[in-house]
Amino acid sequence: MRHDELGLVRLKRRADFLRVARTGRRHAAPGLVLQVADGRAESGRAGKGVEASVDASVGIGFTASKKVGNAVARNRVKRRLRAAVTEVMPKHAAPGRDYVLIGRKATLRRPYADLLADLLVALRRTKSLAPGNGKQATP
RNA sequence: CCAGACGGCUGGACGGUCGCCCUUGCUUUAUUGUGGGGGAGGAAAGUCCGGGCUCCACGAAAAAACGGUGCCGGGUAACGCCCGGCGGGGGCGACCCCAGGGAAAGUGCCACAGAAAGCAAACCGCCUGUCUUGCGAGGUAGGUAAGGGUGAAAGGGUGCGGUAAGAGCGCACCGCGCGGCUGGUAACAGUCGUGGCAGGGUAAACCCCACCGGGAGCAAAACCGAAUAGGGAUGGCGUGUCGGCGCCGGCUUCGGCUGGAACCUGACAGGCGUGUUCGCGCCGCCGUCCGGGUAGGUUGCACGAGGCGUCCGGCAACGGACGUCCCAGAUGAAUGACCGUCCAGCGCCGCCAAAUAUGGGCCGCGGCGUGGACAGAACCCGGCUUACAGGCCGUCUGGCGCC
RNA sequence: GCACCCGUAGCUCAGCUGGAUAGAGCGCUGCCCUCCGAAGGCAGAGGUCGCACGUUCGAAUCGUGCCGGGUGCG
Repeated sequence: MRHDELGLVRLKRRADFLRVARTGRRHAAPGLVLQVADGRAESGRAGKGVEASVDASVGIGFTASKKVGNAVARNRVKRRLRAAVTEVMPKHAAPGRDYVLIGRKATLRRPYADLLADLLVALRRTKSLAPGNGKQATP
């Protein structure tokens, strides 16, 4: 995976999403829904042998159901969420956890600044803000 | 200028910050770093047809069944697609629409109404003969289908002749059937003769005829291949009884008898679970190897019925020759996120000219706001269908005005 | 990627094969019954038959194309 310096790893397996949905905490913001699960998924780890950075990495998954709209709308929702994640998560997300972001209908038209704020609020409400940078919220 | 018909093209532009996928040069232990190049559509959609490709089946079959197609000719790899024509219908017109084979092979159906709904017949009628008669009419034997009425549809239509009344009974025109001739590759059209009307509609009812179709689908298919469970082979360890081979001890008439321990081998037992019974199922532990094969990965996978240009043939669809180009390859699925400026468009406000006032409006100018349709490749092509803010171009038709 | 199914009253469904009246139950409204309510009885309202085009004298029904919802297989 390319995200090594950021510590971000994409979740790609259905089992990972199900694990986060079953065991995790969730918070619904106007622009998105965040689910957090403690611990990293087995299949998402960056290789079995590598040991040091495993626990510090952050798993990220995106979901947009058919309720959001057609394929164009779903893809656009996931792209906006991905852009928001690369901006926020490396600095503010607690490491060693899996996060799943669920797109909503409002994600499509919500202003980008509000979307970033939604993500920070969701992190705080799920007690997943990184301890060091918790205070300095929006950049 | 207005209204309309048809065909085609396009479907935001530029810049900044941060990113994604593929490919390639150099570099690196390393897809680590860095530079170059490329990166959605006309419908990528719906999945309605036709192919390529792969596997399965098979006799290069054929037939049945089932499904589909259905005027003629051409195009094409093929098609249910396209082009040209024919016939029918609509429109003043440009033009548009049509599942458009067969109803004299057979079966079914045609409600209600009506006498009768398909072999023809006759309810009210009309006419003739005859009988009765109270002179109004009625009965009866026939002729008839013009008129009435019902219906979506009543066994050609209109007119004239004709007749007791009528009737293709006769004639003219129209329609229809049959036969010939002419034109056309053909569908078909025209024309001549003839028949005297026979054959109602429905095949998007069954059906008949002609033609087409083997099945599945890139999650096809090929290769590599963990972990776990299970399968096979093999080695070691392991419970009881009995038999067998060999070993040891005792006795011996040397033929045997008897006792013992471990191991090999065969058979049976046994144990556990379930069940009322019959019965059924399972049989241990460790190691090595093998095959099938899952997750996962690689290939398939992008040079193709390919794009563009010129010329030639053809009314056209399209075909041919030459030149030139390489043009997406993702897989929780890349091709973007955010911001600024502009350009169309839309809305509001303001300005403006003639001899004046009031009101309204077009073009133009200025300001502010708003603001970019439908939609995302998933093996690949050819079509069809559906969605689509707007903008542009060409050809043509009708109307108005001017020269 | 395939293979199918269903859209009819507010809800659940019949009617479609085989064409001609659009129906049933629950619900709703009014009246009766009761001191009041429930139950019961009587009466009534309520329908683009998903949409469009076509075939037919006639379409909920037949044909074609769309729209929406759902199911199964790999």
